[in-house]
Formats: sequence, structure tokens, C-alpha cells
Amino acid sequence: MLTIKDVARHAGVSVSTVSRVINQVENVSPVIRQKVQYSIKELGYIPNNAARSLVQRQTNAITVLLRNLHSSFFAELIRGMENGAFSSGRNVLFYSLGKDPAYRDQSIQFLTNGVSDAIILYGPLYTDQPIIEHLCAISFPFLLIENNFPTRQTNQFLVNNYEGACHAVEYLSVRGHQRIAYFMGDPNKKVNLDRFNGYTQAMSDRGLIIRDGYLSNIYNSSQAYQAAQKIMRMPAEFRPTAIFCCNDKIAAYAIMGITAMGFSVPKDISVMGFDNHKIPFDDYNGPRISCIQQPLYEMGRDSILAVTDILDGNIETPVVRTYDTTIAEYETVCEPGTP
Amino acid sequence: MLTIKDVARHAGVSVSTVSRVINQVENVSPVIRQKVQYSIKELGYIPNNAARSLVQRQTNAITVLLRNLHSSFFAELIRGMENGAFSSGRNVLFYSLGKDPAYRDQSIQFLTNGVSDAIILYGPLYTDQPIIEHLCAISFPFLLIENNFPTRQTNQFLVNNYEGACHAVEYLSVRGHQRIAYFMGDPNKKVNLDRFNGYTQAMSDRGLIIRDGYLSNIYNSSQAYQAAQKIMRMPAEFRPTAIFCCNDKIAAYAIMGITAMGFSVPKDISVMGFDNHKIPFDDYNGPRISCIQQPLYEMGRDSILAVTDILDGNIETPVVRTYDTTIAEYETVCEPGTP
DNA sequence: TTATGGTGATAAAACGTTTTCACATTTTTT
DNA sequence: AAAAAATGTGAAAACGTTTTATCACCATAA
Repeated sequence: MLTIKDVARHAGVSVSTVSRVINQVENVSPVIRQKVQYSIKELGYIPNNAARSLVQRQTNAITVLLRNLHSSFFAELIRGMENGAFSSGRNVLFYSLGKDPAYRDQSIQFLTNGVSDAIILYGPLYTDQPIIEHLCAISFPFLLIENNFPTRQTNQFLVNNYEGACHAVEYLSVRGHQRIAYFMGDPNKKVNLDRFNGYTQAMSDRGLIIRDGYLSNIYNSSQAYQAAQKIMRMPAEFRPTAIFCCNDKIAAYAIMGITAMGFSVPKDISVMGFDNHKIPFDDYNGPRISCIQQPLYEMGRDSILAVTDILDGNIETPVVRTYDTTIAEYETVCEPGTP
Repeated sequence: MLTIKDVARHAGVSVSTVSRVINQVENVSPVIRQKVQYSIKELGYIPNNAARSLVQRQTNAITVLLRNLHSSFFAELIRGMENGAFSSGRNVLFYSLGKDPAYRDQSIQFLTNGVSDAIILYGPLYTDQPIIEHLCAISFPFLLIENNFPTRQTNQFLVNNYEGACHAVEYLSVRGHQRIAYFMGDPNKKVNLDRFNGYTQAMSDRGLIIRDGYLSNIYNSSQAYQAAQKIMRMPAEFRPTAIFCCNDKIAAYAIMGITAMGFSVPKDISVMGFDNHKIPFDDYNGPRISCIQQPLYEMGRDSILAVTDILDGNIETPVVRTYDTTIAEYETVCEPGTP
């Protein structure tokens, strides 16, 4: 293996001088600098990262931790991060955290001890995780995305879920919907509560009434399927003309329930989702689901840049940002009564 | 920062003894071993990876290099790799290689010098790349997937593209198609040549004739669009009843060209692709494309396990494997003349 | 009793960098 | 012309591990 000593010998200078040339430090005369650079190229020398990290106590890498790197939902987020990685000049590693707790702990240990300088964690799935506590405990720099973690002041990017839900109701209402049902996800997750609150607030703001049977608690996909069918069994004059779902998965299963009964979306009922999963799920083959979407690309890009700034001390911490959602218009919403 | 020295002091033993306990080396009495393990837990000590890598000359990590980590095409591959990562016990990092050559070189330098022990590279995009040459030059362990690199003996997973194309022709032919056109991609890529050869061979094996105008060379999406329209302008009695496309992108644009003329796929003509991109492209909204698909999940999983074996010296190198394709039946093929 | 071997533990030398400190040398200031 | 400051360079000490060589100890065998 080629070391800095070889370069020093080859260039006829000391090791420290070579190091200074590599690290762009001042105080080295142009002549010597050139000589060293020549030797480096001539020998094809590349500094060893492990040695460098050891003494510098930093690795120049940021790790992005996702539950499923392969999920299509993350595609935009990752795309943004790739962009951020490029413009930050840092190395961004992606790591997929498994389900097994032991493996997960090992992974975290690995990443936080001489592999990366900071961690970005996309969160909804980790709410209850000791991982964050651990990162705090060892005071390792990290940034949470969409992970509500109220007990501490941490760097976090949030999404305005409340407003997003309001927009959905507004969007439907502007299109003539007055009877809008809501399919709510697990209320233990703050995300779901926020969206629910947005829905109720927007409904009352617009003077729309949440009637009996308009609200369903959904804990799994088959419940979404059944709840949708229950809605369709209501007499037409009371039946909602639209269902706003807490997320795209629920929306997908609701639509499957509806079409299984011979009804059509959006002709017989409009359905709106949240999240913009591009391919929601393997067994779903219906129309693309109109939904509220998070600005994942921007959040991904910004997260890398923010962490870079945090590491460089160029920004005040904690960094807390809230992102607004937008509406993705696809094929599952139309005006009620459209032939 | 907590070091091994602190543990040694706390346990009242030497540094080397602690190291031996950590690394599961023999020659340490049960009593002392327990004492040390207790101290480690008590203090919450975690060994520093940089220091460890430095002296051991290995990092215990494998890096997977992809061009676009966010591409839906890679989803299955990644899923397989995640699985492999878990069962191999090694840490698998994913890295997204940008388009900028300078950034790419920096990335490779980073990864190969004290960050990971091996690299897996999914290849079709790198055929002409100096990256591989560089990895060879520094004799860094790596495995190529779907990257034909004939000049050297390297670890590689290949896909039987030739047979895949044969299967496609067979599949179409069994469904009654006799006039089958072929849209070929850049013939400088071996992948495309293999598929083309499979097509011609299968055609002749089945006694099917490749008529004038049945073969198109496609270099970009608009060419696919236009070539498809040219096909549709042929008199119905000569016109192919099916087009087999070299990849899904070409298929998608072909279908767009066809439908733009008012024809319908597969009613008026069947189209078959290759690769199984789940969401091919943003401007495509047609039916899901029937195609030949690679066993990406298996290849992903196996690649991690193979590299693990290579690093551990448990397998003979070079590791060369060829995977067979399967047929993904979706919505763009039917029997000719189906109403 | 004295060699001989085998254990279990330690001290010290790596590993390849960066960085501090000291030391010339040169330039600037008085 | 002397003193002070600035500049460029190198020697050596870190950084936190693993690993090699060594040593002390005890049991066994001669």
C-alpha cells in the first residue's frame, strides 16, 4: 500500500509538507507544492480515509437512514438528497435499516463510530424508537425528517400535515363536494392526528357537516376496504360524495373496496389520498390517486445541505423547518354528479 | 470520547485483553472475560471503527454503487440486497454515483480507501467506464451485475438476455403472432446485441420471417415513437401484429406513438418490452407493459452474499453467474385479432 | 530438584494520517 | 544595522485500535 511517506520520499520533502499540500493548507511555497503534486500524481497516491478519520475525528460522510430504501415513496426524497450530496461536496451514504432490533443497533453503532459524521433519518416509522435517544445520549449530530419528536430540541424538518388536510377539504369543496368522509389512520401517530385536525377544522370553516358514519378509524388495509364498502351501502342522499383518506395506502384499499362492489371511482365517489406513493401497492391497479403530497425532493436536497451547514458550524441549531404540501391532481377526483 | 483504555482501566486489565474479549479471541480466562464484558456494558463502550479499520485494513462494509438510487427499476434489486445485507451480517452501504466525472472519481476514491471492503456495481451504464479499470488497477474487490466486461476475468452476475429475447418471441408466437417486429437499442451495448440475436434466432427457429421494415434501430425515445407510427402506417396485411422492444422505455414510447394515431394497444397491435420498469416514465400513462424481466431480487440478494464469501475467502474467484429471465404478463399483449 | 510446556496476560509496536511545536530562514520594521 | 515579525519546513506526538513478541506463572515430566 502506498502511503504518504512514499510520496514524501519521492518528492524529497517531509511527511507534514505532503499533508499540507493535500489538505490545501497555506504556508507551502509554490515550488514545493508543485513538486509534491507531481509526485502524488506520478505515484497515484490516494490518502487512506480510515487514518484520516481517526486523527481528524470526522469522516466527511453523512448517512441517510431509511426503513426501506427500495420503497417508491422515497424515490423523490432520495433524488433530492442525491442532488444535495453533489452540491455539498460531502459523501452521502444510504443505509437501509432492517426490522430486526439487534441488527438495527449494530447498524447504528457501526454508523456512528467512525463511519459518518451525521445521520439523517426519515421518520414516521421511528416515533417510538430508542435510536433517537441513543443519538442524543452520545450527542451525535442528526436531523429528523417528518418525525415528530417533541421531548427534545432536535434538528428537524416537518411537513405541515394540518394545512395539507385543510387544502384537501378545500380542494374537494371547491369542486362541489359537501359530504366529505374521512378515513383516519392510527391516531397514536401524530401525523394522523394532525391530518385529522386539519380535516375537521377545514370542514367546520366551510360550514360542512361531518355526519354519522363519515368518520372511520382504519388500522389496516382490509379495514379500509370494508369501511369504503360500508360507505357505499349508505343511501345515496346521505352518502358522501368524496372520501379523504389519511394516506395513499388507505385510499388504494378503499378504492378497491368500492370498485369490487361495481361502483366506479371517481364517477360514483371521489377519493383523495395523502403522500403520493407512485406505485402504491402490488395488488392495486386502479387509477392514479389524487392526493396531497409532501415536497420530498426539496426536503431531501435541503436536508443534506442543512446537515452540511450544521457540521461546518455555519448555521444555528436546532434547525427546524416546516414544509408546505401541494396538491397532486390525478384521476380519482371529479365533481359530484359528473356523468 | 470513551476508548479501550478506559475500559481496561475500569476492568483492571490491559488494553490487549480488552481487545481480545471484543474480538472473541481465545486465550482469555472466563473470569476476566466476564469482568471485561461487564465493564464494557457499564461504561457503554463502543469501539471506534476508524481506528479498527486502520489497523485491520478492512472496514466490514460493502458498498453498492448505483447510478440512480431513486430509480424504480432498482427497487427490486435493492430489496434483494437489503435481505442479503441482513443475512450476511455485514454492513451494506448504498451510494449514488452522480453524472459528473470529477465527483464520481472523488466518490470512488472515498469508497475504496478505508470506507468499504468491496464494491458492487450495477452496470449497464458503466460499460465504457474507467472506474472498473481503476478498481482492477488497485486490485480492489468488486462484483459487476449486468455489466459485460470481457477484457478481464472479474466477478460478475449476468443475465441471459439472449434466452430472454427468445422467450419473448416464443411467448408471442404461441399466442398466434407471426409478424413480429423488433425495436433495437444502441447496438454498441452488448446487452442490446444479445437481445437482438435472441430475437433473430428465435424467429428463424420458429420459421418466422423478418420482413422489410420489421427491424428498427432506436437511439432515443422520439425515434421509438416515430418508428412505431411508421409500423402502423404499413398496410394491414403486412403490418406486424406485435412489436418486441429492446427495453421498456422504447416500448413505452412506441405505445405512445401508436395510441397518438388512434390505435389501441394491445387490440390493434401487441407490444412487449424488456426490464420491467414499474413506472417507466413520467409522460407514459398507458397500460402496464408486458415484458421480459430479470430476477433482480435474487441477483441483489445473491450479490451481497457472494461478495461476503469472496471477502471471507469462502469461494473460488472469479464468481461468474448467469441468471435466467422470466415473463411478466401485463396488459400490452393479446392474440392478434382479439376484438 | 530442575527442565519443559502450555496458559493467560501485558507492553509495545504497528496502522497512515494530521497537527502541534520548534526551528531556520527571509522579510519587514524601527 | 539591529530587532521583530512573518514565512516555510520538518520532527514528533497524537488518534484508538489490533497484534506481535515477551514474560510470568503454574503444572507436568524427567
